[in-house]
Amino acid sequence: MTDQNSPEIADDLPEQMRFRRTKREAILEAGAEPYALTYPRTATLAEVRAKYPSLEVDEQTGDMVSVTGRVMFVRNTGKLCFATLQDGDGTQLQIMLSLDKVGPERLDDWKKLVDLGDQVGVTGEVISSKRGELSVLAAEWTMTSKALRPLPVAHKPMGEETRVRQRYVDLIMRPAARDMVRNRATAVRSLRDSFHERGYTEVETPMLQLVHGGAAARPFVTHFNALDRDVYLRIAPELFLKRCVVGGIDKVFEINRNFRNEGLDSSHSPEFAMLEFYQAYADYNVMADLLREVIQEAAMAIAGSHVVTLHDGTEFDLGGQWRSVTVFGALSEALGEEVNVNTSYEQLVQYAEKHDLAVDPKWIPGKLAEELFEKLVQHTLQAPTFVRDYPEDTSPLVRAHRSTPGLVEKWDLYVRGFELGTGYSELVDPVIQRERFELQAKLAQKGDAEAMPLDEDYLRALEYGLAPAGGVGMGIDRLMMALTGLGIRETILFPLVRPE
RNA sequence: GGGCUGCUAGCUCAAUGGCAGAGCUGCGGACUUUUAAUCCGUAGGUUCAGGGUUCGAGUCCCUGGCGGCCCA
Repeated sequence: MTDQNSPEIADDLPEQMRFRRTKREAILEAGAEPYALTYPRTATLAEVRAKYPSLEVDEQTGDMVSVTGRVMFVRNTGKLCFATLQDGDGTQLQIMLSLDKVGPERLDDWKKLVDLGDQVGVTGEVISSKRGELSVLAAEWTMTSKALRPLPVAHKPMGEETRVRQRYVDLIMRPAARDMVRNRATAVRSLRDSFHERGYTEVETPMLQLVHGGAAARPFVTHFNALDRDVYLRIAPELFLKRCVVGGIDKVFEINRNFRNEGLDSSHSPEFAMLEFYQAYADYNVMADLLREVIQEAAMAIAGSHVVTLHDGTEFDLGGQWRSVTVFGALSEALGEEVNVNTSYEQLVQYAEKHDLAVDPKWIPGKLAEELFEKLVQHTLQAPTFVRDYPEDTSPLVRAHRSTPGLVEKWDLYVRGFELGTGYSELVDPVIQRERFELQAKLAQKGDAEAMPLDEDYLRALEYGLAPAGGVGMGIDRLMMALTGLGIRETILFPLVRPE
């Protein structure tokens, strides 16, 4: 601590950061390394815990191990020091450093140089303390990575914003943050396994697209220098996956990122992971069953049950068959009046006014019906529910309903009041598809920024013949919300946030 | 987009318009069985930024930045 005024140590830093830099320099001046090349670890903290589940109080094993971890708590006494190390998986284990084992110099170094948050390696005997705590009694310790910033206080919850902006700190401090990362990995792996078991092929389709399509959303635009033209970040992979089915990849899926140039807040992320899958000779009924199965398998993978425990401790049942309602059936029930796809626009406007829904004059009748549904019914759909049979004019890529004119064979899956996924019987007739695109072009001309542009190459593909097919899209982030009860920002490791 | 609201020490938070504080963290010391160790001592501030009102602003007003909640 003698070189506190060393010119290398900026004096405008907060006091605690200056001290930590000073300690780093002290380690270097002593000829040691504050950032070790490596440490010859022989066991993780979890492995030590697993191997010695129940030592007696004050027991010695005679077994030497080398462990590593981040210092989370320190309890130093005069000649015997305790610290709690934490491993990457969150497992904690106590280490002890005694004067008679490490000697006066290294014990003194420990007390002078080690801060909360530092990473260390410790070699010593596995013992239990006089209070029965499983411990490694150090014969040697090594600084493996000196932390120059202090950790937040462990006993007060971090601010939400700091957690999002500095997720690495959140991961150190909060088991739930680590659980989310691993649960998400488990769920995604489960999805891949589910599809591979069913004979599906995973593909990767373009993220940079000359024509964007497959969803109603505003795209991000970027510039491709080699072509000297703007290209789009994809809003959905749908049209490319259907090209795959044209080519004979009869069961195809993709798990990848989509980008939508919309609002930025705690419930919307401009980039989000999406699962889409398509199956030849399937319809929307088959696809609904399949989506239910793969979600239930994901729940089983992370919770060991179709009943998942949400972060607030409540249980949520994803098991069994799921309820199915129709858009207009559920809307009629909520209104107390019979409405259907033939209900006039004027009548729908009256219902909207009656229920305090502000009508955007740009809305087409089908859109108005959907908005009414979202206002009146959506929040009531807590248990998993397939909402079926949407108006044709809002669904340009979906096949007409097999029995009811004006409707299409599309469902949305609602869970806990939000939309988790959507599935269709796909529109495969290239002539009707061209008409639908032309209708979208008219909407775009009227100023609908979300209208779909006409995709000639996609139509060309359809003209070679797309087998009858069902398709499904589901947001991975939303799946994690459904499985954990957390908000979307908690499900994304590094959500985009406004610059500090 | 509209309304409400927050931003103060490393972290979590206090402070009628009148000396900017606490706990933990940090630093110095004591302690060979601690578990958020304890005990003694001590340091740490551009109160988000800029402007205004006032004898005096963390506090009141205006503009901007970054959040949160509610509404559309």
